[in-house]
Amino acid sequence: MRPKLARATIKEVASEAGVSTQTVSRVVNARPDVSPETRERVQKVIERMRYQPSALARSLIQQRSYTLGVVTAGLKHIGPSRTLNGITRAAEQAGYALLLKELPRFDADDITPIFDALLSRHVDGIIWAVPEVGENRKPFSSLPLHLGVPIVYITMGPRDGLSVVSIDNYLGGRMATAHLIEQGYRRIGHIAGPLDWWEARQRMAAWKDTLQQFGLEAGDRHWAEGNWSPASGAQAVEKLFKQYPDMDAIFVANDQMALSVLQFACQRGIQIPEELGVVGFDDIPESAFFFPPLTTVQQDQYNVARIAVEEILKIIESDWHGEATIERKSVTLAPTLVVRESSVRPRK
Amino acid sequence: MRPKLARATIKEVASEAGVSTQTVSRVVNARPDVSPETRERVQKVIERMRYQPSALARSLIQQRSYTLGVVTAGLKHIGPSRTLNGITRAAEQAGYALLLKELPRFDADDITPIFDALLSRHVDGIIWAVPEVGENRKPFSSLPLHLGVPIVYITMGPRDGLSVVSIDNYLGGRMATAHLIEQGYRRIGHIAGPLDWWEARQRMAAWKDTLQQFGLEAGDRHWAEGNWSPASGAQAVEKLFKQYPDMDAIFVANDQMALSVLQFACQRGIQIPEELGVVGFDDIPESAFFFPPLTTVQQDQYNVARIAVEEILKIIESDWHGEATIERKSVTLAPTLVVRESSVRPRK
DNA sequence: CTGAAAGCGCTAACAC
DNA sequence: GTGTTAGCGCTTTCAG
Repeated sequence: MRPKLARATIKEVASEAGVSTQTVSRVVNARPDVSPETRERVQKVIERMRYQPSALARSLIQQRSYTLGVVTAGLKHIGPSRTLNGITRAAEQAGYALLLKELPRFDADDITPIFDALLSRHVDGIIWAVPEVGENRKPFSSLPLHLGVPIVYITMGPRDGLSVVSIDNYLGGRMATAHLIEQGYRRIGHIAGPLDWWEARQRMAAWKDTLQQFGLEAGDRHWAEGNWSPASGAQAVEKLFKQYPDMDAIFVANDQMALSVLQFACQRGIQIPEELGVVGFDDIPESAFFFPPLTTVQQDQYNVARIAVEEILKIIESDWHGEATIERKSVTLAPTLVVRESSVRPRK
Repeated sequence: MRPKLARATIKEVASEAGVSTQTVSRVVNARPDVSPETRERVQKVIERMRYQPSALARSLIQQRSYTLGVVTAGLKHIGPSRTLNGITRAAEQAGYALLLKELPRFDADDITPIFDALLSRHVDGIIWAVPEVGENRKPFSSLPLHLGVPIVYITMGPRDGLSVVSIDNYLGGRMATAHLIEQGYRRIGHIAGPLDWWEARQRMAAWKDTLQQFGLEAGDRHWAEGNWSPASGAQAVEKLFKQYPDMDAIFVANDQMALSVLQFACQRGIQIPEELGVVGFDDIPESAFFFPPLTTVQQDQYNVARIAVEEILKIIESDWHGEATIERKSVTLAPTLVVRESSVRPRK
C-alpha cells in the first residue's frame, strides 16, 4: 500500500503552472536561466500549493544529504547534552539536519548497526560525541578504513590521522592543582572519576604530576576513585579522609562529586576553605550556589561542538569539490579556572 | 559533480551474484519466494560486498522513512535532555531513526522552517518536545490542519483533538504543599518558575489552591517569581523573606532554585527543616546530596518520552494500514514525592 | 520461483 | 530560456 503524499510534488506544480518539471526545479533552486515572467508565475503556484521539494529525492540524486549523523551517549548527563546543544546550533546555522543516535552504554561494543543506520540514510559525515571509555575506541580499528564519510571525534585523546576536538583535561587538572598550591595548601588529595574514562585519567595524571613537580606527595593513599555521581563522591571522600587524615585540600574530578565533599565537610564541621580547599571540574550551573560557592574548571563544551561541526563541514566540502583530502588534525581547547570561595584561603 | 558512492548498490550485488535486482531485494527483505540456493548465494555476495540497502531510496518508494522528527529546546537544561534520552531509547527499540531539531529559544515564533526541514525529509511523525511557554503554541493554530504527519506533544496542557503526553504538574504541586502542611508547617511560601511557563503556572496554582483549601494564606506577598536558575532563586528567596518574614516553609518550583534557598538559610543560620521546611521539584541527581538532602517532586520524563513514542507509532501504524484515524488523546502521568530531610520536622 | 518494466521525486546533461 | 531524456537506488506489479 502506498498512501497518497499530503505534499505537492514537482510534477503537480509543473502541470499547474504549465511548464516542465525542469523549470520548476530551476525556480526552486534559484537558477539564473529562467525568464522573469516564468519565474514569477511558477513562484506563485509554488506558494499557493505550499510546494516543498523533497530533500530525500534530492539527496538520492545529488549523492549528498546535507545531513550529519551524531552519535552520543549518556544524554541525561550534563556534559553530553551540552555538547549536543552546541552541535544542533552549529548544524542549524550551516543548514544541515541532524540524525541522532544514542548509545545505550558508554562502552557499547557493537557499533556496526549505528554506522549502518546512519550510512544507509546517506549522512554526509559523522560526529562521534561519545567520551572515550575503556576499550570503546577499539571497534574503530576494525572499521573499513574508508567508511565513505568523514568522522570527527569529540572528547578523546588525539590520534594520528583522525580529526579530534577536545578540551585539554590535563591542563585543566594542572590549573586546579596549581591553584591550590598557590593558595598555600600542601597536602592535596584527589577524588578521581572512573579511571576507565580518558578524561578521568588525564585529570588525575595532571594532579599527580603537578604535586610531584612541587615536591609534594601524590601517592596511592592520597586519592580515591568515584564514578562521577554525588553518591560515589560521598563514599570516596569518606575513604580518602581515612587514608589521608591530615589532607588540607582536594581536587575533585567533577562538580557533582565535589558537592558531596562540601556536604561531608559541613557535617563534620570542617571549615571550607580555611581547613579544606576544594576545587571541582565542569562548572555546572549549580556550582556557584553550593555552600560555599565552588571553585571549578570550566570546559566550553558548546565551543568544542561548534568547532567539531566546522571541521567536518570543511572536510565534506573539500571532498565534494574533489580537492586533495584535508589533513585530519586534532584541535585541543584550553579550559578556564573559575575561582570561587571554596579554594581561596583568607590571608593570615 | 556526482561522486562515486563508497557503498555497493543493489545493482552491483545483483550482477555479482548473477541475478536480477528484484531477487536481491527479496533476499534483503526476507521474502519467502526465493529458492534456498539462490538466497544463500546472494546472501554471501551481500556479506562479501558489505552491501547495505539505501534507506533513502526505500523511503522514497515506500513513502515511509521509519524516521521521526524530534523538536526540542533548551537541551542544556536537565529536563529536555532527559526527555530526549527517553525518546532516543524508545525510537531505537522500535527501529526508528531520529531527526533532531532544537529551537533557538523556547518561544521561537517562526516554526515553519522547522516543519519544512522535517517534512522535506519525509519524517513519519513529529514529537514536539518543547515546553509550553508564553504564546509558543499559537503558531500551531495557523498550521494546515492536516500536516500530513501526526504530531505528539510533550509537556503542555491537554488540548482537545491533540495527542499530548505530560506530567501532572498540578498534582505534583499539591503533593508538595500537602506534604508540608502534614508536617505541621502553616505559613508556606512559594518560589515560582517563570509564569509564562505552563508548568510554572500549574505548580503555583496547586500551591495556592491547596493552601486555601486548608484555610491557610496564599496571597500576593507569599510568593515570588524566579526563572528556574539558581541565581534567580537567590534573589527570590531574599525578596520573599522580606515580604513574608514569619514564613516557616517554602515550596520551590524547581531544585536548582531550592538550592539557593538552602544556601540562604545556611548563611542566615536558619535551621532546615526545624525553622524552615523546603520542598523542590524535579529531583535532579544532586538533590539527594544537598545540605540537608532535599525533598522534591520527581517527574519521570523518561517514561513520558517512551509513551510519546509509543503513541506516535500507534498513529503511524494505523494511518499506514488505512484504518480509521486514531482518536487523539492526552496521557497524563502522576509524579512522585521523594521525601528527604529538608521537609521532615522532628516530632516534638 | 524469477525477471522485466515502471516509477518514487527530483536534477544533470543535453537538446532545441 | 525551456523541454526532453535518463537515472539516483530501490520496490512494486505483473508476466513468465
